[in-house]
Amino acid sequence: MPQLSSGGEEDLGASDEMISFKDEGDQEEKIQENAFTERDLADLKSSLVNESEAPALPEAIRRAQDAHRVYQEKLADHMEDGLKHQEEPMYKGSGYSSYPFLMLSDPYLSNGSMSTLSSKVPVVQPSHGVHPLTPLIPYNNEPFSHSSHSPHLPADLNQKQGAHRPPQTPDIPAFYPIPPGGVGQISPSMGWFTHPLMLGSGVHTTGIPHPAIVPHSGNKDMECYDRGMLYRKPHFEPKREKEPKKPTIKKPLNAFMLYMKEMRAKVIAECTLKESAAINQILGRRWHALSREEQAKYYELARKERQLHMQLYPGWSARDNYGKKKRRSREKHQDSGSDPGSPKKCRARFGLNQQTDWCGPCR
DNA sequence: TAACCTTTGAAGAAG
DNA sequence: CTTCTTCAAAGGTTA
Repeated sequence: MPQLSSGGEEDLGASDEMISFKDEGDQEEKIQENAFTERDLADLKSSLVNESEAPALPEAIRRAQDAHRVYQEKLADHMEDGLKHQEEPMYKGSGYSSYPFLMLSDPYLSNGSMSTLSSKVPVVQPSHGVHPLTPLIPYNNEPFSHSSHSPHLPADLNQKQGAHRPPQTPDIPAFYPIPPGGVGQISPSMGWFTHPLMLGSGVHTTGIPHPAIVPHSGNKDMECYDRGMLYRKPHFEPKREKEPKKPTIKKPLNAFMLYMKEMRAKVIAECTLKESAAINQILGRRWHALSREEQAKYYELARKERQLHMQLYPGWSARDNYGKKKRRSREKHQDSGSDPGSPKKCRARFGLNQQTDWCGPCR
């Protein structure tokens, strides 16, 4: 449970670790350097179009366009208010400064014109497949094309989610599974919801890519979804026809994960580190150094993520993904006699402070 | 090649 | 209710 609601304060403050960062501006530049250029966007769009160039636009997508337009209008209203409240420094100049997806051309609009909001939000385009909520999030990139030829629900998803879902309303059609309350309830912060172009991660039951959905892992063939951008391994398509992959609906990211997404690049740049384990340690420290207000923003984002996730996948449970990762470490711990638990717990138990060898800027 | 490492938080299971 | 476990991201490292 997010701690922000309980006025109780143990970790959130961590004021003794308060660190001021003087290079917020640099960060912006770095983000911009990594930014998604218009050319990239155009290429991306065209590639998507090409891949989905069925003679007639799939019905689901056409209907999605309409739904999306409606949603954008609602979103515009909401965002006008929302953005006014987001002038805190943290969001300024960071990837959070706005929701970059708003700047992207709407892939659902046949003319590729900017969405309704695009002119309102001066935003740096994130890199390919960036999470609009957390603009440094690279999504797994499933070409939008899949929506064209796989508009049908993955069997398991269909059964799971469709069973108890009310019939879709005409104006909110096959964009995503429609939550009982309709699209209007979905928080605008769930920007990725609006922008499959940026995601490419997974294809939702409607055939629209969704960041929370990734093809079943454990198969390197699918790595193109995960890390690569918009490419597909040559042998992938036939395999797919042969045996459709079951997409995995990922857990929504928690506050810290969202924070990591955003700050990782910054830490990497500052510390010239690449190893994620080290980066994450730094990020963990910085997380504790954040003020309550700063953390609260991430908790709020995470809460919205969970909210939307629940709306999109009502039947989904975190347990669904249990066992999909093979773990060896736990066995190691168990073998070692007494199970120390997670490293965090282990350090807590023995009063260890792992962060001892930090380079200056990385503290 | 796949798991590990490392972080925090959420959720589910177990006691 | 409390405690424990697993997964979420990421990418270099290791077995």
